[in-house]
Amino acid sequence: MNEIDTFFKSAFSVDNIIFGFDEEGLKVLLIKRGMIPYQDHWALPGDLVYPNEDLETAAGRILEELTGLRDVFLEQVRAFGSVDRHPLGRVITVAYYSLIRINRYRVTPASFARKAKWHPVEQIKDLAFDHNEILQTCLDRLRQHVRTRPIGFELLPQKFTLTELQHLYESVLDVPLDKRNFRKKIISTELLIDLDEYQSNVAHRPAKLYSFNREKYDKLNAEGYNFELKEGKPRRRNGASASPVA
Amino acid sequence: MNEIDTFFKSAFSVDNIIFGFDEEGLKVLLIKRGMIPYQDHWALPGDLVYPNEDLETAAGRILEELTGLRDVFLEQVRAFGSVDRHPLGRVITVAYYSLIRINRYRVTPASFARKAKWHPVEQIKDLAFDHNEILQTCLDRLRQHVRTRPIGFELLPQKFTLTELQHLYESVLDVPLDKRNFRKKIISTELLIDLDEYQSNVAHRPAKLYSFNREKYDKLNAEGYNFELKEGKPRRRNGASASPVA
DNA sequence: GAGGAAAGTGTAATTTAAACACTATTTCTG
DNA sequence: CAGAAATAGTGTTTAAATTACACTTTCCTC
Repeated sequence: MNEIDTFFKSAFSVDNIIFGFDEEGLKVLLIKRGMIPYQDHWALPGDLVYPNEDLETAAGRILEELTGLRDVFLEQVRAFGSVDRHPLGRVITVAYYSLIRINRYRVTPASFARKAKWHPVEQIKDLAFDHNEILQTCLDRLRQHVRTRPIGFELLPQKFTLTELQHLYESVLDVPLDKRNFRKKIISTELLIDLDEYQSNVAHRPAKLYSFNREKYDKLNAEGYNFELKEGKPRRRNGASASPVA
Repeated sequence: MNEIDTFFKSAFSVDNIIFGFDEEGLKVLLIKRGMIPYQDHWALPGDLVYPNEDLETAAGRILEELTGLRDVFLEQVRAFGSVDRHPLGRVITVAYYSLIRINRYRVTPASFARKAKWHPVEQIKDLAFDHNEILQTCLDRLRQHVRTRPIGFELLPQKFTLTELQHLYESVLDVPLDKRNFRKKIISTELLIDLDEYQSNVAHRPAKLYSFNREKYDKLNAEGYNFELKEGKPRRRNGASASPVA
């Protein structure tokens, strides 16, 4: 019998912060808990990690159980392990965030959830456990990532307009961006493919459609590339706190 | 009996990547393992987390056991939890990195280590477990942090010269920096206190000594401040891999 | 007092970011 | 079918930040 067998009982879980984006802005998929503790509270989808399951596999499983989606952007943020974070025992949880195209989402609430629903990020409060803290940490991380890597595309349909892309950045970063400067900057990365297609059935001049050039990005990336969006000073509003250091 | 009690046996540990810096460059404190598995291999200092211990507390404990130091810069990087990362059972480990002033280090190897020794970062290989991967991840994180927050000071003595500071950045980031531009940039942050003291007993013109103005930084930080070092393109050398996206 | 060693200092050229307003194209309505 | 409504799309000027670059100063040693 080794030191680990004899140590103590504990468990680990993963929680998955699933981000989506639509006309209304940035959203997070939450579940209404069907069991104690925190029955009937909104919570981040999560589960205990199976004995033979890697952490990332567990996070992917939760995502798939809930949305039916696979092969989605998924990244670890960090572990949360306060002694008293779970009322029933010592549970360390590892937080992941994922980015999905909200229109691909199918409602298939897993057994552990009574109900799953998209919530606008700025309206979320009073989550179960320490999930408010976890969400805030993941949101900060998403903001950091979105400025330094071209991951915003993960939240948009394959074909999108520059205005949609701009709204995405404005919504995630919570900053206003200048249309002309934004376009200049994005176009200058040469990471967009101009599809030479246009919107149809819109009551205004139709916008051009673009898609993200992943092959080119991967190539640049391998050579050591730095995608960065600089513009955007924090919006100063009510009591909303921005992350102190970018 | 609840779901956690009945789930399965597992354990969690923390590993602490302790960075130090001296004239020779960036170093990491490693221990020579005194027990199986990986007996006699160099490893990151770490330990199982006690039942009533927060993760960060555990990381601080390991640091103190090994160095005698408290109140040190310590930050979580992420969890590593591959199913087979530990040959004796399922152990998830949470990696922390800390920054210490190497000259404050006292050799007080904890019971779990036969021997502790500083290793220059670029010479480290063949560590126990998945510690090479953990180290690489933490090093990438340190490089990212050091560009965007004034944490470099944690590795230097209270009083330091601008040249020492420049060498620190060059060593951590593995880039050459221009002396005049570096000084301009650092001075322009107004985060250094000019002590109006000089080196003595050096065989050349003595350099001015500075210290870091933490009060001022904390104040700026509270207002939403962004410390950033831009200069420095990756050095292209042998096979050294830089993190692909900054 | 000459040589060695690192400290310290400024400017010009280039690049990047920021501010800013009008025209074009489509649908809808009357 | 003409005009209004709605959003797309487009360039220039100014300011700020970054880069490249070389010589003089000061202290110690021999």
